[in-house]
Amino acid sequence: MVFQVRPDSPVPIYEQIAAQVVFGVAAGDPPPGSLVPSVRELASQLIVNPNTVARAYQELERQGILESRRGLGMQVTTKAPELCETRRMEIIRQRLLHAVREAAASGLTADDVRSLVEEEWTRASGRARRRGREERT
Amino acid sequence: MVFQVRPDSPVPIYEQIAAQVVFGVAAGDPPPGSLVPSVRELASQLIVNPNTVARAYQELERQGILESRRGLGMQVTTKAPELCETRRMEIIRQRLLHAVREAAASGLTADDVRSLVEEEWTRASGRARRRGREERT
Amino acid sequence: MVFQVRPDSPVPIYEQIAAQVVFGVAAGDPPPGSLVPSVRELASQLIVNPNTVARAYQELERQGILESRRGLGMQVTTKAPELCETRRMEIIRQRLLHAVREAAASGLTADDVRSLVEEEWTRASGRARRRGREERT
Amino acid sequence: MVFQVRPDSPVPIYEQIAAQVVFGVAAGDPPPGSLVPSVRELASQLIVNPNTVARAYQELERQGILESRRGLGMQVTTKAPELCETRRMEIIRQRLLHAVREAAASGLTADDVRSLVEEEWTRASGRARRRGREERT
DNA sequence: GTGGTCTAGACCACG
DNA sequence: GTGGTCTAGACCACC
Repeated sequence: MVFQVRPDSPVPIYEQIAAQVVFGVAAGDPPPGSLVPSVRELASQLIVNPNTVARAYQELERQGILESRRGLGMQVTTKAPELCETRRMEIIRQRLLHAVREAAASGLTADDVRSLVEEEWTRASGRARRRGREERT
Repeated sequence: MVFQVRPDSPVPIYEQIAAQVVFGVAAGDPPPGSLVPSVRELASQLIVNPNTVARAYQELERQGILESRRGLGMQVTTKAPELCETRRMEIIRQRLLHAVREAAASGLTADDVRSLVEEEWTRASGRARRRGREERT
Repeated sequence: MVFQVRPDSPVPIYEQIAAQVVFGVAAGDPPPGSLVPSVRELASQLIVNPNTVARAYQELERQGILESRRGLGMQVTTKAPELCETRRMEIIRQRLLHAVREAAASGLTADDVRSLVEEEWTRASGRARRRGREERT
Repeated sequence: MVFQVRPDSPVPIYEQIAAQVVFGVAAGDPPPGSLVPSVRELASQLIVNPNTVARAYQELERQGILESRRGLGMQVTTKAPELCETRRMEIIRQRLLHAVREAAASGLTADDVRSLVEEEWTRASGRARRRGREERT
């Protein structure tokens, strides 16, 4: 599981972190019953305040995706995969909806938008794939 | 020129307003030399504080898209259309990039994303077209 | 008497106009008893709202430099030259004081300031002289 | 770093504050990487509204002189000193230009202006020097 | 604690 | 009527 936050995004960092946990769980990593990285570990990895990570986890706990195991850490629940698959689609759909809606309002044509999406997808997925490879190394 | 803000969006309202002015000018409405709606008028129309609109206009003035005419209002500059076409692409590209990047990170496939985009585009552009028609009525 | 306003100056336009009348009267043009340009004439010459000129004149009337002659216009008073010489020094001193004070606070040296003053003086007085010549033509 | 604003100046307070930060950075205090006084702190020190200080800082951020560090404060950028030396000269030159131009238009002679400048410089720099000494105490 | 955004409402300069 | 500046004070995201 690799995390990455964009401080310049309008999306709050704790939401970015929460979304990435959701994406990971939806993809089967980490699996139910396993522990997510500790607040301090993830915070130091992302160079982010521990409170920010804690808030992301707290949010996920509220959604039934994580549960706190005293003295152990935060554990992925058994129903998490199902919840996360749903959440993932909701999140992505929501983000794309906002972006596409704005593109539509901007006067661009459907083709403009399609080609922009293809272009950015190539960039973004290329990067994601490379990251994935490095990670497995 | 029809404006619409989403107070629940993570994007600041003043940026939403500024973006919509950019989109409008890029589409030729309002044309160079004309006045944008007054701060107070637009504020009351959007049910938003005048300062919020003023901040959007101030941002656009800084970018050379508007200029303040003492006692008259804010005027679209002659070079605004050119600037706005560029800005429009930057804004949309940026938004799509964020959304698509997140979609890529989420583990969705290219086809998932494409079909989501098509679906949301149909919804969004349909709405935009209807709004346009109503406006012309 | 030639007027010139700088809309980009932080000094309000009506004060700029009033100051220029003061400078003119202090230099003997227009002389006591003569009429200053009408509000409308000066306003159209400066491409400025008549109210703005009216306010400048009203300010000067309050200071005893102009007096309103019904149906004629605004007349330079007999004591105006004396008042204007004093006002002129006050105005210039005040402006220079502000500028020099800021220069002192900025950490520039006395020589930096002197050379800046000489440079700007050459530019400004050169332009003023040229304007004077053109005017006499 | 000592700040001082003149509420009666025609120059907006937020510009006065921004200019003083520029002067300070140009003089090496505060150095790159350090934090400027917090918005609230400076506001209470200057007996000014926090928004006014925030606007000054925002202006400087736009110019690349400061950058916001989430939850920490506003940090002087590495390229700030260079930018500030340039900005300092621009600001002072601009102010002196306005004042000198007006002096030239007023009919004063070069010597009048020079002696006024010397006089005001002595006053202003004397005061600045005294303030500096007190500050170091 | 930090800055960022927004609201509400004042006064000023200008048309 | 217009925008520009300033004040006062709210809530949010983050440290």
